[in-house]
Amino acid sequence: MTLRVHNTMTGQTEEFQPISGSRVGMYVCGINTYDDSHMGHAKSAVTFDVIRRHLVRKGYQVTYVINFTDIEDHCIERTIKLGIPLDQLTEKYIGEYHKDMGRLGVKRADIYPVASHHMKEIIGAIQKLIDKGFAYESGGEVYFDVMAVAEFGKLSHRKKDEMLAGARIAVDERKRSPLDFVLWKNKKPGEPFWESPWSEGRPGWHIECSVMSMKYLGESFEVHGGGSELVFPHHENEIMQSEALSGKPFVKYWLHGGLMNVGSEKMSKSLNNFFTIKDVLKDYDPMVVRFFLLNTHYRKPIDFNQKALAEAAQALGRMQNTLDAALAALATAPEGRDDFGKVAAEAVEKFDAAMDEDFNTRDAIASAFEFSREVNKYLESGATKGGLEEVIKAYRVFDEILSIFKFEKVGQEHMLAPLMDIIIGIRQKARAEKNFKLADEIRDRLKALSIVLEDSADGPKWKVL
RNA sequence: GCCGAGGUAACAUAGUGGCUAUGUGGCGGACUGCAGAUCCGCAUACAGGAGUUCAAAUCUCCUCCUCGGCUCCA
Repeated sequence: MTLRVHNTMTGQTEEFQPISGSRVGMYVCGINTYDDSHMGHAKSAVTFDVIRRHLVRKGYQVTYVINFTDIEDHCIERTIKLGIPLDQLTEKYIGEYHKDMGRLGVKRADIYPVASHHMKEIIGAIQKLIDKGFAYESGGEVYFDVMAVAEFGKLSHRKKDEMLAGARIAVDERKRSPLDFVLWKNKKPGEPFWESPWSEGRPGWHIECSVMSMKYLGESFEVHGGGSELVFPHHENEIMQSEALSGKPFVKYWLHGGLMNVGSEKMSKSLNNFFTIKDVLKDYDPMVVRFFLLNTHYRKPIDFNQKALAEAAQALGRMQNTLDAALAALATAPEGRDDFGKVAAEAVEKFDAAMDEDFNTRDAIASAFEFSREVNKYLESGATKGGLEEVIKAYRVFDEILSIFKFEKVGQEHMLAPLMDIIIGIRQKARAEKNFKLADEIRDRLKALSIVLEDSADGPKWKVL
């Protein structure tokens, strides 16, 4: 099966083919390290986590890089306001990021470069751009000379003259052209700064990504990702800089995720309509949040609201119930095999095919739901050990990508198990004596403790919500 | 204004020339002491208009509407 990916550069869904061999370099724009991450950041992290997982499943050797931007207006503002060194702020929010994303089942990237730790390389790159005639100094600042490059707007499909005609570009007399963007900025009083040949100051926003991605992945690499709001100007400028530096094509596939909306408006810090990951995880299981994020194709926007999360909880619970039942049945099922393995293999095939079509997690999840229904029927019709093992194996494949299932009872449930055996024993006695009032009371009181008790054909089952 | 992504049943999402979708919710049935879980069934779809085609939700054109980008942003 061949993997197809939607490339922003061409606007097409294309067959995925690494530049050479089976190595894949993947760079994704991470966060600015001045505050807790919100659900929009979670969407991005989970999206590219899944993309990375699927590339690995396809057998590619992926080197995954996510950067942290710590030299930027908000970070500088925050470090001044709190009166702490930039490094300390950076470290704190990198830690928080890893904590939050870790809870959401996001696997660690291979490398997490930090902008302020690459100052030497950044300054070197700017100097090289000046030497090659792609940048110029003006009053202690350095600008990229957009008119010096032949290709403009490759990614965002814009033309220079159209951009110049656009009304929203601020004029700055230090720039030769309004389209030029800053590579090195003068410091302002009280701001952290670095020494450079041009002034005491700091780099512009775009150059760090060019420098760090090429440092760790080479001058040309396969995948560059981020939220769709980064297409212009950030990624567009990255391409111009990088290709001006190397003289080679920068990135083969540009992948952009849809944004998180709140009531059809973009979730963002500046609109102050954001929900932090920490806040959301107070009310919802991390796996539910992850499911919620993956239940829409990554390139589409998702509207964040309580109803959608509650629905996600219900829907994921349905599949988890099936998995729980299959795991429980495994202990008591008769030895032997049957041909349910075929159904499981087909489900996995369908799942993989969906993932191969531009990482269509929504479609992949649909096939997992269909499979769950088949498994429920199979469980009722008398499953064998061999068949159930195939079932569990299929869920493990789904989870390799989605990472939304629980295969083992958590510690708390282990502790409760002997106690629950006693309570259930008493209740079963009451039921046998048709003392339903007592039986129902036990069930209700357990429910008040978030322990759900359900009678089934195979006897009572319980779980902690 | 320019560039991009969209408008699918009550709601949320897939699909993208013939196969009628997945979940949530609703209704009916099976099972159950009841509840729940599960299974089976039912209803409600492709923004509007024109065109191409034996055949259009899917292709073409036009219109309307939504969102994003053009400024810090995942």
